[in-house]
Amino acid sequence: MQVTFQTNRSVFETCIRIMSKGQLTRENILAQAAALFNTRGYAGASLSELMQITGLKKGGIYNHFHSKEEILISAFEYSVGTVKKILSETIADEPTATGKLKGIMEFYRNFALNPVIKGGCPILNTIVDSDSTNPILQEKVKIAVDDLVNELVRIINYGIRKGEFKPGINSRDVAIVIFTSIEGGIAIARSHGENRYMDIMIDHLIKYIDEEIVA
Amino acid sequence: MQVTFQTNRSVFETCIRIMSKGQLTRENILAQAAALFNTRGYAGASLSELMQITGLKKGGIYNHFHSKEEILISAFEYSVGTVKKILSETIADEPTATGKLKGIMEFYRNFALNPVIKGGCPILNTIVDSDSTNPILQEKVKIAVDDLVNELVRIINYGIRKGEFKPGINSRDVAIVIFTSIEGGIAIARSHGENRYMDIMIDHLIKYIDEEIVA
DNA sequence: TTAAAACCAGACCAAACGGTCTGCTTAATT
DNA sequence: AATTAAGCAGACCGTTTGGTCTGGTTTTAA
Repeated sequence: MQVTFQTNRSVFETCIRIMSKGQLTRENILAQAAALFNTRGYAGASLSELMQITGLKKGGIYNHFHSKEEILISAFEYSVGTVKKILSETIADEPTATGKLKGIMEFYRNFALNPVIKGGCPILNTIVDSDSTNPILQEKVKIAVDDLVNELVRIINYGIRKGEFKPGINSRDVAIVIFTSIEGGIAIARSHGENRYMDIMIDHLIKYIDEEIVA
Repeated sequence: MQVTFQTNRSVFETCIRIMSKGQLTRENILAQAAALFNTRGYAGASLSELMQITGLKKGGIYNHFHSKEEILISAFEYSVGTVKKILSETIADEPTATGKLKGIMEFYRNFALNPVIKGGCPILNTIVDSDSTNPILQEKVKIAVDDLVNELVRIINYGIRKGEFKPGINSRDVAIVIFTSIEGGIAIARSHGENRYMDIMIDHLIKYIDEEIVA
């Protein structure tokens, strides 16, 4: 069996046997659309370009989705799911809360210029892109932010429970500071195309964790 | 003389006597376009909508600009100029470096949900919007970031010289941390439509300044 | 006041947009 | 192997896009 389109190999190989042809092309559309919307934005991305990069024609795409907006929503969920999956895999083996936090720091250190989804951070991009234009997506991105913040909260609470972190800290506030700083770092680093800015931000966060969070 | 279109009153009143009619409408186009592009993005904003909000027809707009992209570039410079002007006015009366820094903090505290230009921070939005799509604008936004960072650097260096701040700090790194954190805060606060997130970030920065920067 | 220049409305254009639908082809089911 | 269902190509549609140009109107300068 020959596969002409390109996609994430590992995902592909694990799915090839349990997915039908239709499900496979659907996944391919999502993978390409995720990158497309993440680089061009919703309005800036056209179906004709999606047709090009997927190798499909209109009929092929609209057989799986009803509208461009439906592709957008699904692609965003695909993007967030992919990022979250890789992120949790990255820190899964870290036994300590400190290790997990620093694992996240190192994950995001290269994220700005080498993002999981081409075009940058899908959350940041979607915040800006959907702002005042797409309430549905705005709700989705809100949930995505909360999910990642809550993940941080869980780690921090775990650290407090284990005695790694100071007992008095507000775990939610700390989580928000960390996540927000990372997103800002991604933005500025991408604006210059230099990872230097992200390094400064990540190093600052590590210092912050060591001095303010770790007991 | 009757003025049908709306714009910044103070700017308007200072300009009304020294500007010709053409220059006045040009300024009006820029003010409206700045808000429009800042909310919808370049691709998401159409000339027809710009025509509506300016009250002009195609001929009226294209008499002052040659293309949509030219409007975009000029509108971005208008936006950045306006923000920088108001920001510098805000901190002009602060005599100390600490006062200036904290003045900037308070300026940005309400900036996320009550931005100078409707739609959020034009720099952040343009970073995302122009990313991988508009090299010219990308260069402009780079300069805008550098300008604001350099402004912070000057203040910090001034603080060091005056003995307000610790002499050992890297003023550029500190400036980048501050600016980047603010931009991140704007993004996350806008994603939720709650200033709470910005408050957390600003309070964190103030604490950071007091503990790490102030001598 | 008059001539020149600037300003702007509005018709017009080709191209691209998102979306629909018919019918052929391929894959899945029995 | 046969039948059904799913997948997909490609023509087609109305609408909107950014952009041009002509001609009339209003400012501005002389």
